[in-house]
Parts: sequence; structure tokens; C-alpha cells
Amino acid sequence: MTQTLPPRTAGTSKRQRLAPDERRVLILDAAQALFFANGWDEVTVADVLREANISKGGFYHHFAAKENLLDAIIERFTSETLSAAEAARAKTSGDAVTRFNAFLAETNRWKAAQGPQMKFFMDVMLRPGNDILFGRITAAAATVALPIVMEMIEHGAEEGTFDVPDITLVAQTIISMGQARRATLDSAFSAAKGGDVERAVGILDSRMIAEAALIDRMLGLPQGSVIMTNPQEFRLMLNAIGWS
Amino acid sequence: MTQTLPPRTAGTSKRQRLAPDERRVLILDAAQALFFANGWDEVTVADVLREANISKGGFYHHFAAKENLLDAIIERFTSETLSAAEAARAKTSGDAVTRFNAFLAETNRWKAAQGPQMKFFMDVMLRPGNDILFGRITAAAATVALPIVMEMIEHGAEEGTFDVPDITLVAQTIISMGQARRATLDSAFSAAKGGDVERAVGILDSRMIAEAALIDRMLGLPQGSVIMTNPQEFRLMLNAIGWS
DNA sequence: CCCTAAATACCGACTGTCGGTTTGTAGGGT
DNA sequence: ACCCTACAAACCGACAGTCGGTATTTAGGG
Repeated sequence: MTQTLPPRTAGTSKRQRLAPDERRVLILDAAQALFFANGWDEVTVADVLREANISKGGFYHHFAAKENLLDAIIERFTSETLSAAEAARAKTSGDAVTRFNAFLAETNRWKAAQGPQMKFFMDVMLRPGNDILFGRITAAAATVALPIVMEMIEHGAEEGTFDVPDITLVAQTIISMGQARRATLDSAFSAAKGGDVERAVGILDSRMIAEAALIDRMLGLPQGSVIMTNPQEFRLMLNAIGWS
Repeated sequence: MTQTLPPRTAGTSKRQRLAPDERRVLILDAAQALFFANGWDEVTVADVLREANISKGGFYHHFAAKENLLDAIIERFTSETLSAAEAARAKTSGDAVTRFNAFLAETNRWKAAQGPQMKFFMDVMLRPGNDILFGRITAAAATVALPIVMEMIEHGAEEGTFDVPDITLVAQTIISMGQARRATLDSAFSAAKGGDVERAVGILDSRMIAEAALIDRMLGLPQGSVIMTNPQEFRLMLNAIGWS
């Protein structure tokens, strides 16, 4: 069965040796793009191979299974999220409320800075078949964010600024609120895409005000302590979307 | 390879004609048991066929695809949830707080009544590979529960009893809080299984108290208005688990 | 500095399995 | 008698993963 291979067929495929990390990144990028665009089980390993310009053997030299691609992609995201959150926390000083506000502002700034990527991300997450992907990503992100948020609340509680029934519960709830925001973001995005940027800003703004008010209550703070919203930034972000 | 099959092998497989609904239920039961036990993509259609004692053709006569099993299972769950919630709401009267409490008590009673089933459910949900299944089930359940909870809040707001920044947000948050409870439930269950029922009751009790306190705040109610906990019922439920 | 050998990045035909289709058949309803 | 529907069983294409083998790099003895 060992027929002599055609010596060196198409000009496209020149064998190319790379450092394992580089190759892994290349493959991951290709896979991530495909998965986001088409959903997890729509994309075959063969598709990834094509996109990443590598053979099946080469691929399976770096990844033991298709599932490992998921794990690796998620790990990338969580580490990004983690470093962003850590950076945000590092920038804070002052009393608990001030620090908390600074933290929120920083994370929101980060999200806004992702700009069009975020929009793309929204679309991606709503696609059927992507719920596995998205579910795992958000779960991992929550796991990463929880101790950070908890520590901030703990700090405020010790300081006497916050009055909280159950730190873990409140932290979890705040995080899940942020994650549930994606539905609102989505409707805002589509409004912006329809040209009605003001309406989009309004949607987002009122949502953020409501969230802030809820967090005030959860933390036992006087109304208006927590500030999440910055319409100006929203306007910028949504304008960017509107023109795509 | 085409060895002539033994003409009519085991006594197990006698052709049996059933009404479509009966057969569907049989298949669904088998599939659900397998999926819960082993995870979505671990279970093949062939496994389901074996468990349900039906041929491939028979199966695909009732279900167009494996995915449809998921849909059907989810639909069963959501309809159960819906009717339970509706029933709970129907039993309420009085002012908004009273009705809300009655609603909570009823849904919790329902969950407690599921008893061992709930325990099994917990285990199931934590299994890797079941996140798709569970994710979709909870999402569907949330969709079903949202309008009901919203209506109750709306009622309280109109009545002037509740003071809420954003009804949708608060309703969503309350529901997601209930869903996040499963982690707490899990640790309580394992404590009960370890014999320490009192500790388990304590875990659940404090969690429910905290949740109630948070809901109070979200709804703009004086502390202690919402009541979710009933240690006696917990004790019963957990005792039932402990002896399995 | 060269030459050899081990290590490893990479290749592509092949295979087992799984979801799904097609063709064939039993048997109750009319 | 016929037909219609629940079911059976052979069959198919596609896909994840494997395997024997090849190209390229690195290690180290002379």
C-alpha cells in the first residue's frame, strides 16, 4: 500500500516548521475565528486544518482532540479577563465605594475599548450552536472574577462602608447581572445599527442606571453611590458600530 | 461479512406496535436517562435505540434528529416548570408581599417535594458534558418564569408596595439568583450525605435568609418582608437524602 | 567544524463510528 | 382488498482520530 507519494505536489503546501507555540497560536486563531463564525459543531477539524494551513497529522501533534481547542480558547479568554480585572483593581485607591466605582469604570472602559470586537462577540454568542462555547467562557470568566469582586466587597464590609447579607451571594449576583446584560447590549446594538444611536444610548444608559441602583441596594449603600454609566462613552462605542 | 443473521434472535425483540405518543414517551424516557447519566455527546443514538428497544428506522420515524430529543426533553421540563409556577401563582391572594411570599413558598415546596429527584438532578448538572443540556434547560425555564415574576413585581409596583428601579432587571436577577443556588444546594447535599444534616440545614438556611434579604432590598421592601426559608422542610428533605 | 543520531514538527492515506437515509415489511383500520 | 403507519435492517456519507512515514532541527562525539 505504500505507493510513492507525488514528490511535491501543489505550490501552496510547502512544509514549514515552526516553534510549537507559534503553531499553536496559529491553529487557535484559525479555530476561534471559524467557531465564532459558524458554531462549534458546524466546524470540522478539516476546516480548521484548511484555515490554519496545516495537515491533520500536524494538527494532532499539537492538540490531542478537537475538544482541546475549546479548552485552549477558553483559557486564552479567561486569562485576558483576569489580567484586565486585576489591572482594573490595581488602579484603585480610596475608600471602598470609590475603589468599587473605579473598578467598574475600568472594566467598562476595557469592554468599550474592545469596540467592534464586542459587537462581533455579541453576534457570535447569539448564534445557535455557540451556547456551549459561550456558556463555558462566561462560566470561566465568572470563576475568575468572583474572588476579585468578593475581595472588594469584603474590604468594604470590614471598613463599614458596605452592609451586606452574604458576600458570596452578592458577588455572584452582581457578576451574573453583568452577564445578563448581553441581551440588553444586543438590542442596543441593533438599534444603533438601525441608525437610531440616541435610542441605543438611552437603552444602555437606563440599564446601567438600574444596575447601579440595584448594586447600591445590595451593598447597603445610599442611592447614587455606585456609578456605572457614562453615556458619552456609549455614544462613541455605538457610533463606531453604526458605521460598520 | 454479510453472514445471514439468526432469523429471529432473542426473545427480546418482538415487533411491537404502539401509539405514537406512547412510543415517543418511551424513547424520551430512555434518552433522558442516558443523557443525564452520561452526557449529551457521550450518548449515541444507538445507545438510545438499545435502551428504548427500538430500531433505527423506528426511532427516526418519531424524531427527525438527535437534536430533537434535546428539544423534546427541554419542552417537557419547561412545561412542568410552567405549570408548577402557574399553580403557585394561582394560589396567591392578598397584597403584593403576601402573594410573593406565597409564590416563593409554593415553588420551594414543589422543589422540596421532588426530593431525591432533585438530588439526582444536582449530580446530573455537575457532570461535564451536561452543560449544554443543563444550560438550555435553565435558559428555557428562565424564559418561562420571567413573565410570571415580572407580573408579580409589576403588581407590587402599581400597588405602591414595591419600589423597583427596573422591573425586568430585578426579575431577571431574582431568577438567576435562584439558579445560582444550585452550587449551594450541592454543598448542602454533600454535607447531608456525609451525615452532618445539621450543617447542611445551616448552609441552606443561611443562604435562603441571605437571598430573602437581597430580594427585600431589590424590591425596596423593609428588611424581613420576604420570607423564603423553612428549616423544617429543609431538614426533612435533607434527611431523605442522607439515607439513600 | 563536521558528521551522525536522536528528537520532533509535520504529512496524508486510512479506519471506525456515528448521525441520518432508503428500502422493505408487518399488521391493524376501513 | 386495500392502504396507511409503525417499525425493521441494510446502507451511506462525513467526520474525528490513527498510523506509518518524511523533513528539519538539535545534541554531542570525533
